[in-house]
Amino acid sequence: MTAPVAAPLRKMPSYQLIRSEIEANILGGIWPPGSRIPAEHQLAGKFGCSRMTVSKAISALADAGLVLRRKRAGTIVARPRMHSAVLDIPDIQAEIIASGKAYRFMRLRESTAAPPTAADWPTTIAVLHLRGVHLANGVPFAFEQRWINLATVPMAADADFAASSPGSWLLDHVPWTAAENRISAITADAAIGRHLALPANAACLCVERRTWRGADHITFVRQIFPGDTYDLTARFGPPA
Amino acid sequence: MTAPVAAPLRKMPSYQLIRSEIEANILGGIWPPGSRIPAEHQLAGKFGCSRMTVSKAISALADAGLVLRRKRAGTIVARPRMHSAVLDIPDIQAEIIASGKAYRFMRLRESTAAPPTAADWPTTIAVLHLRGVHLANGVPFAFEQRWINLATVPMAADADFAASSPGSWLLDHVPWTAAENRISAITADAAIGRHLALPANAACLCVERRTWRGADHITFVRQIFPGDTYDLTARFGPPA
DNA sequence: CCTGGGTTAATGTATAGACATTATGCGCCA
DNA sequence: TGGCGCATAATGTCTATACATTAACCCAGG
Repeated sequence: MTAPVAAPLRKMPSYQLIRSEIEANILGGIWPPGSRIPAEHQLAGKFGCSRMTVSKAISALADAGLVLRRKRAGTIVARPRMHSAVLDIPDIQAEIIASGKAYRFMRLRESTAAPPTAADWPTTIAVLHLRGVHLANGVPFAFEQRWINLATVPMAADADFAASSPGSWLLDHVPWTAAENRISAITADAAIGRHLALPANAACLCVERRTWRGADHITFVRQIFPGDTYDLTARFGPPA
Repeated sequence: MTAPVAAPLRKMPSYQLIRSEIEANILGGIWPPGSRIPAEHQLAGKFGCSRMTVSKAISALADAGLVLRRKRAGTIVARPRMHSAVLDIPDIQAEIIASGKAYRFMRLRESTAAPPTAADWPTTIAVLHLRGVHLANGVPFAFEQRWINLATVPMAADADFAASSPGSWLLDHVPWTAAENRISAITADAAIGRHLALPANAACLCVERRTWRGADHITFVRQIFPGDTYDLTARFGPPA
C-alpha cells in the first residue's frame, strides 16, 4: 500500500502542472495583474518541455480569463474582475430528489392562454400553458408557470407531466441551443401566497427562463420560490 | 468592396471550422444525444487535416459540455443539461457608469461592529464596517453593507470611499482567489425602505458576496436592490 | 452461462518543427 | 520634430509522429 496521500499530485500531465504553477504565481501575487509572464519559449526551457505544451497550459488559463494573450506583446496577467459568476440553476425535480426528499409536481388548472408578453413571443403561435407546484415531501417548494411552444415541441401536448416535471421532461426530450435566465424579487400576490402557503406580501425569488432551439422558441417558464427558504449560490475558486 | 456578408466565415482556423461543423450536426439534431460521432482519425481524413487539429476541436466541445470523450468507446454527444448559468454580477459603480448615469456612493454612518454572523468570520479580527447607498443620477440604486477584514487589507482603513465605491476600490487594490455569491429575496425593513425610498414590506433582491485571498477573508458584502427595478440576467448560446 | 484475461481500437499526451499573424518599437527619412 | 515603414519578437495554428492509457470487445476456459 502506498502512502495514502490525499493530495491530487498523483500523476498530473505536464500541461496541467505548468498551468498550476503559473496559476499559483498569479493567485499568490508574485505576478501581479498587468505584468507580463515569461514568454512561451522561456517557460518551455524552464520546464524542459516543448512550446506546444506550454501553449496548451496558457491557452487554458486564457480561456479561464486569468491571462490575456496578445501577439508580439506577450501574455499578461488579467486584472481580476467580478465579471460573471457561474450560478447553479439545477432542475428543480433533480434538486429535490438529490436532497433525499420525495418529489411531486402538482399540476394546476391550465389553459391555452396567449403567451406572456414578457417572453415577446408571437401572439399567433399555439402554446401549451401549464401551471403547477413543485412539492418536496408534500411541502410547497416552488410555483411554476410555463408556456411551451407547440409549433416547436408538438409532442408536449401528449406528455404526462404527473410522472416528471415539465422541466425535466423538456430536458429529456428537447435539445436547446440557447437559454436566458432572469432573476428578480417580487411580492407574492394572493394566488402565489395560496399555492406556496405563504403570508400575504411575502418576498419571493422569481426565476424566469427562456430557451430556444436555433431561432425557435421552446419554452418560457416563471418559477417562484419562497424568499426566506431558498437562495441561489455560486462559488468560485478553491474551497475555503 | 467585397460582398458585405455578415456571416463570420471570414478566415476561420481549421479547428474552429471543424468545431462548428460538429456543433451544427449536434445542435441540428443530425447527431442526437447519446450517439457516437466519427472517430478522430476519420474526421481528420474527412477534413484533410491531422488528428491533432480534430482533437483540439473536439476538446473544445468537450470543455463546453456538448460531447463526452471516452477512450476506446469514442466520443458521444452529451445529453443537454441546464447545469449552470453564467450570471453577470458586475461591479455596481461600473454598471451605473456604463449605463450613462452619474454615479455616487453616499456613505452612511459606520462602526467597527463585530463581523456578521452570516459570514462566519472569527469574532476576534479587526474589521472595517461600511454602510452606504449607491446612487444613479441621485436616485437610490442599491443599499450596501460591507465588512472588510483589516488584517488582510490594512490599507482599507485609509481609503477614500467617496471617490470610488468600496467594491471598485477593492477590485482595484486587492486580488482575490475565491468568491461566493448568494442571491435571495427579502422583505425591506424600515431602515432599508428609508435608504432606498421604498414603501414598507417591498420585496428586494439581496446579493451577498464573500471573497477570499487564499485562506484569508477579504470582505463580506450584502447588497440590496429594489426588487421591482433590478434583476440579474444570464444568457447562453448565440444571440436570438 | 458466466468469468477471466488478452487484444485492440479509440482517446490522451507530448514533441520538434514549420509557417502565419500581428503589433511593437526602432530607425530612417523628410 | 515628426511620421512612415520595416525588422522582429511574440503568440496562433498546423503537421506528422510517437507512445501512453483506457476500456470495449471477444474468445477461451471453467
